[in-house]
Amino acid sequence: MDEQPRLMHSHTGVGMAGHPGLPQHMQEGTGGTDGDGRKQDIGDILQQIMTITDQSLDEAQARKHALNCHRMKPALFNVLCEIKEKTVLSIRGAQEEEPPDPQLMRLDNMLLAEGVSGPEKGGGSAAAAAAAAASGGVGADNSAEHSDYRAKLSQIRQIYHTELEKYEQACNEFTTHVMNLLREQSRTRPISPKEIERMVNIIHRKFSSIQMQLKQSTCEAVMILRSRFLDARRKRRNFNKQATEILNEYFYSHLSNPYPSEEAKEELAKKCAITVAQVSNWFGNKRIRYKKNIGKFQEEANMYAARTAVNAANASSHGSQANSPSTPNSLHPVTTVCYTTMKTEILGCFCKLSPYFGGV
DNA sequence: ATCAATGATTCCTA
DNA sequence: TAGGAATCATTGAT
Repeated sequence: MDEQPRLMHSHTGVGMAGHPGLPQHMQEGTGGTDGDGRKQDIGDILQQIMTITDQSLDEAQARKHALNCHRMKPALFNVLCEIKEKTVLSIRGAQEEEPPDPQLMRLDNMLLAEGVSGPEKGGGSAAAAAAAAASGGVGADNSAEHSDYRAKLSQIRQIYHTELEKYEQACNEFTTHVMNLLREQSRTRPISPKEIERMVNIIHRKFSSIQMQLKQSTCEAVMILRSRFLDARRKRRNFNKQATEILNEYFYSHLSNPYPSEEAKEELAKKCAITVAQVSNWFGNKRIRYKKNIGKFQEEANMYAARTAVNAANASSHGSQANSPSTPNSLHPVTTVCYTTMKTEILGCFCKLSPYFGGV
């Protein structure tokens, strides 16, 4: 079994200076009687090879054995390998150095980024954290979903690695099998180690496409998991009472112009422990819903106006009496509410009209 | 089970 | 690109 490679290797590196395609030892002394004898030998062998298929199975078997034992066999074998190498294989050679598949690289990168391939790092906690941040930033509320995400990702990771192991095992088994087969074949056919190596590469490429499918489906599974996790945004939580109050307070105290600036939004977001986007959503919803049904919100408006008035009164009684024209603090609370609401509305009118007055 | 409230999303416009 | 409008999807009270 291992005899053949040794036979073939025993002649590698033999000079080709004389006759292209013939190893040096077959070209030495071609002018002498010894050379003629070798030529005769080669002719005999070739003749025997050419006619081997015309013979019965037993005869052919015997002839093959005889040929294998022939003293010129290794040299002839080398020549055939070299010729084959020069013709068929050199044509294929050009196509072999393929650049790494960009699609495969993308898949690899993604699997690495999601924590599926590569070292275990808490089941892609970075991706989960990013998704959690995108889903509203209320970290504690998401911990259950977070761990669920991690558990599912770890499941995917496990399946991926199991499949990958199976794939590698199958690839190795098949490669070994083919290599053995080719080595066996190389006793009777001109198959060089280079060609075996090439065949191994072809097998690896074929298996690599299977591997790519595995990676593809793993990526899809991760994407689905991720999108489901991100869709948890839809499973909204109502803002807590305090946050709603802060937002309402701002809204009703700026009723004339309920459009917080970017800084104000950031401030509100910080106070309410929500994101700026959520603040924007809230104001968007509030404005449109208030506008659609002012009557319904009147009570709420009054309540917050009263609260603002009380706050203002408290503030002014604490030393800033000069802040005129604040709400007169001697008025009855109900009157105060009306006063504050009116003031807000009037100021709102001024704000709307301000472009016509050159800014008020 | 039903329904109003409400946060999020999508599409459109200025 | 921010905001308006319509709509979706979920929550929570009944």
